[in-house]
Amino acid sequence: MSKKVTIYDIAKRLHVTPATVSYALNNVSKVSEEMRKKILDTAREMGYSRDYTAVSLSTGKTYLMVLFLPFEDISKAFLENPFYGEFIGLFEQRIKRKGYDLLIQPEISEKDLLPWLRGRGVDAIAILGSYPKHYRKALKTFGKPVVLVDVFDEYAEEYNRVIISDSEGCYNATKYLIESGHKNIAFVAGDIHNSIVDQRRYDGYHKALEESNISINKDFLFISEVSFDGGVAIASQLLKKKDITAVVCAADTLAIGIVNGYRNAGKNVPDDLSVVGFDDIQSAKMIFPALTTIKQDIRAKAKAAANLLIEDLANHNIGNKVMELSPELIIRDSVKKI
Amino acid sequence: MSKKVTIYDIAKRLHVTPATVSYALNNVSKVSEEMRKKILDTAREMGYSRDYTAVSLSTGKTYLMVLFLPFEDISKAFLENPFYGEFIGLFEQRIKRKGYDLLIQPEISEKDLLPWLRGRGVDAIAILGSYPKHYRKALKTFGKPVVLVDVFDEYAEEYNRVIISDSEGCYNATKYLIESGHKNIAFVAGDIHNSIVDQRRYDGYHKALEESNISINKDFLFISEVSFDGGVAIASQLLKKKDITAVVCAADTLAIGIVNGYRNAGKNVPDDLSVVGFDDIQSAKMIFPALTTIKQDIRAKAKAAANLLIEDLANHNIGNKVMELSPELIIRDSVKKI
DNA sequence: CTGAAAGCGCTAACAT
DNA sequence: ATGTTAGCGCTTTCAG
Repeated sequence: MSKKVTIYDIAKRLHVTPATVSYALNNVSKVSEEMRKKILDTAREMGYSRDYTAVSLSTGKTYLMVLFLPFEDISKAFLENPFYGEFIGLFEQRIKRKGYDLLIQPEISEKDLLPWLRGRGVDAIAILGSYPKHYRKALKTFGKPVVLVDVFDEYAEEYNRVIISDSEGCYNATKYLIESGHKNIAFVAGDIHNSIVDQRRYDGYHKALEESNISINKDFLFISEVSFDGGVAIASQLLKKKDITAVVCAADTLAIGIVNGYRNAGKNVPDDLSVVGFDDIQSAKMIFPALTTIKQDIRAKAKAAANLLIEDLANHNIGNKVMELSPELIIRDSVKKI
Repeated sequence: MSKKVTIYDIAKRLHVTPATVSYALNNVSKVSEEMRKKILDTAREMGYSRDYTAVSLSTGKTYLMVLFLPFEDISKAFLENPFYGEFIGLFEQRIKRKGYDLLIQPEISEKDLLPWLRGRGVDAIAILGSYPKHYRKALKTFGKPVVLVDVFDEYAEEYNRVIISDSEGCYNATKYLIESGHKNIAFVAGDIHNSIVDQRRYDGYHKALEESNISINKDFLFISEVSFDGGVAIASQLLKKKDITAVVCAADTLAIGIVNGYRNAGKNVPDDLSVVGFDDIQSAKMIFPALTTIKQDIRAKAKAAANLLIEDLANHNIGNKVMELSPELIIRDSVKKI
């Protein structure tokens, strides 16, 4: 590791003081254009690179942001939600433009959170998917900008949030099914009562039926573990209710499980059942029939999250704005007109 | 942000000097057990958290590792290889145990790489998937431990590597096909000539055929863009060669495309064609028929990569060990005994 | 076993 | 427009 070159080295070479070099490097309007240029040139020439660590110690800014993923085991987060990867990439890209680097963290325990935050001195915090109760206090006392993505929590309003309009998504999906001639439409989701997301999705479904004067049949609501296997289990229940012709699922994995369950039973989607999913995971277009589903605009989501943080940082402020994004219905082959 | 508590505060309270506190905190055997305990207690009590920034400036260690992903746009990396997310999670988990945090970075340009490395002062570097030519010089002069994962490059030998035995994977797949009664077995991959990975996979296929005294038919080798669409395109070529009864694919996406291509043509897997993939992506078990494929042990991969780095760090050494991991054949429903 | 003091690289008053 | 100087929080010789 060749000896590190510091602003002192540059200063000495140019017979000026380190302060002047620092000013030049930071574009502080205190140094002549001529001097600045000379400094910048020799800096490059000498292979100087600014030491973030020293800057941080001096200014308190680390140019580090952290992204907390749900689960203590991050890899589970990626398996559960294939979007996380895409989100990370897009988010990183945005903050890098402003000079920030991205730290990835799993969920941290109560006793470790604040020490970690302070120890690392991150400038801003993004939280994806779940906002553990115990984070609240630590975040509050840490006092830096926060953005919560896809979280609905009683205290979420204290910070910036970006969410998608779940109800709008399911509303559109259900509407599409109705327009395709379906009346007996089931809804399957995780836990309507404990998951606010599932609740919001259910609301959209409910609203669409109501608007079309289709009575809500409580027997058409199915609760299941949100997974492929959960979906195949639901399929067998669905098969018993002959009058159901379509189903809207709160997740693609569920929908794909149902498609497989039907096939295993010698039935078929969309002839025996029309299904629409939610998420547009990668598999959605790979299965047969390709899944009609609701797609989130991850790009917009990542952009919104990054901007909220960057804005707060610029204004030395801890904001609590909300950005609600609209999802889009992707029509493929799993719905049949009847 | 409540005032930060430093070792000075602790020292003052206990009427000792900051140095003593530092020793106690670092388990340097220079302070009495009694004193150490008292210090640790009051540290906890006062809500002290060690400032990494200051430690770094003083010691040169940042406790930061960086993981470079292929592509300038990270999100593409995740789409192309669904394993990356899992790898990141597992890798992070491992290094965290040793106190390291993980920085995620896309591919960086030549002129920015070294400055970034130096500026951030990362302690170690992991590179996933692709090792751009221009990284070599920067890494060399930066002089910290490096591990290359899944890279085959002419200079790769300079650093630690973890790779999977591609040839073994395809050898097993081909062998399995042969044991199932197939003789006319095709191979489809990206670019046999430019991608070393594809080359290695081809070698395994080749070796299995050879061992069973099945002559290699050059017409049975298909080159395609590695994607779902590439797969469906290959399907139509495959359909023209009536004698082919099975195919081994260098990637699941390719395999899944072929399955769909066959279905679109009114044909069917595995009755008209047996197929085995490579990767075991999430969709592999969701499609119909569920895909028989070769699965990499991501957990082992991440663990190996992390350990190589941690070991080097402990020994103040820049290693160049190789870890070659064996993949596993996952038998599902896309191969038929004939 | 503990204290004093220098130093890591940079910034930011304050002075000139 | 440039120089001086005092930190930022911690580690680490070197003394005692």
